[in-house]
Amino acid sequence: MTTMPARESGKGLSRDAYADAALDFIDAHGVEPLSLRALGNQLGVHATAVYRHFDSKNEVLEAALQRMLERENVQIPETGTPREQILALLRGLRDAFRAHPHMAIPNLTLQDEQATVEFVRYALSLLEQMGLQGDDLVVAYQMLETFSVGTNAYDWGEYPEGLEGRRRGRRLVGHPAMDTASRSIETMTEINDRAFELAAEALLDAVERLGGVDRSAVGVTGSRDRG
Amino acid sequence: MTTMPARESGKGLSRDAYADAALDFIDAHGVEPLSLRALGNQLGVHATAVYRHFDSKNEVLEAALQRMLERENVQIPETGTPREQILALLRGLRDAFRAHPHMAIPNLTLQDEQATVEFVRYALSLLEQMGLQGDDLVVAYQMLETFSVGTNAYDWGEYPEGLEGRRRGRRLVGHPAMDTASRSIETMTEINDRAFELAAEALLDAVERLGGVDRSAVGVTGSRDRG
DNA sequence: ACCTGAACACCGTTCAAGT
DNA sequence: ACCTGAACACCGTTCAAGT
Repeated sequence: MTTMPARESGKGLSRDAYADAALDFIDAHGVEPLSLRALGNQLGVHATAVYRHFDSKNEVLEAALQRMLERENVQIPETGTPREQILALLRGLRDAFRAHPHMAIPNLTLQDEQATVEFVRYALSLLEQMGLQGDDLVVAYQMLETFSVGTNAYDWGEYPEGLEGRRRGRRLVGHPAMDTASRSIETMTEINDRAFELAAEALLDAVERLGGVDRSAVGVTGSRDRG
Repeated sequence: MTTMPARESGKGLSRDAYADAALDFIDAHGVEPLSLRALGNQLGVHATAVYRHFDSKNEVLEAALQRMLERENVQIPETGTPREQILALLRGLRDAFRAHPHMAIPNLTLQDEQATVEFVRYALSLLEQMGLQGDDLVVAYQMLETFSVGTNAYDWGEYPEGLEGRRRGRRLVGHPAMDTASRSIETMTEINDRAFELAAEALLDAVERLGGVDRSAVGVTGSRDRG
């Protein structure tokens, strides 16, 4: 089950062994069924052994999310225009959750503060290259973060039961366009993907406008940190 | 505690009495601390009495969400342009969750299928008035629904602990604009509100473009259901 | 019709004890 | 250093019994 080579005895486990096992379990059965007893059982270890490595169940979940981002190679690409780089990141995150829909849990933060800080700094530098500064810079960042987290939580959360429930609801509306779009989970996902693309471009348009106004109006075309 | 007049004995309770009590409890203490034992205790009734009115705890939560929307008078206004009506609805929903942040639970659907169907139909008719049809209509609807649910879940979810956690994270970034924006929960909320407004307008711009293209290209300027 | 009381099968977490 | 085993204080839910 785990990607990391498990010790044959199941003893002497590392932090990552628990995180990987949690990720595998959640992929297979969902977040809710994951109990520390079930996790211990999967690793051939007592339920409370996990406390030697983590302070709480939530920490295990945070570590599992981190493992997912690592496994799916989610990162900001280093080539392309700032806009292209941001769009690629948003798509990368979306595809990571597409592969691990049960991990789309809102309000699950990462433990690694340093990595998070570096990520945010790089994202801010891209937005600065698009001409944003001051409160506008933070507003633009917040808008994109909320969009990414929100759309992943709603599109993938409790997948596929959540989406199937919405599908059945759509069929009750009795509108021809809704009927066509809600034929299957696959057509629902297609609509979600198109909505994601449309929204991402629209938000990036708004970011560009917000950055562009300042630059043409005040004549600041990148006098600050461009490199 | 409850808005509805509670019977003095605490017995012979209605469905709404449970829903109201759940909403009050969640407003006061959050979703997680709400147990059926705590709910029964608040109503002066045994923990399992709730099962005479609801099939599961989740149904109680759905009913509490419904009571919230009723109490906060969330509805689509009937005056203004379609765009204005949609924007007013998005703001109304946001303000309802602002008043009941602990209720911002993703993937919590409503029980009342008929009301939901009517709501979606009316929303669709507004989008049709903006020139949308076919898959584009559904994509536009989906984009706005995802935005609304996602932004409420992320902005208000586990408020204020969630936002406070993000605030501390922002302060670690060490960027002057972030420092200014993350001075307090209030400044964080201000940024969130501005991000919401910017995103809502950007998405509605995209919807307008998506509807407008068809109309000018095919020459359909509202030959269908405009009234 | 509505509520009680006991019980079932679980939880996360703590802590002394083992090796 | 890492895991076990028992225990604590909870859960949601079922079901027979009360009135």
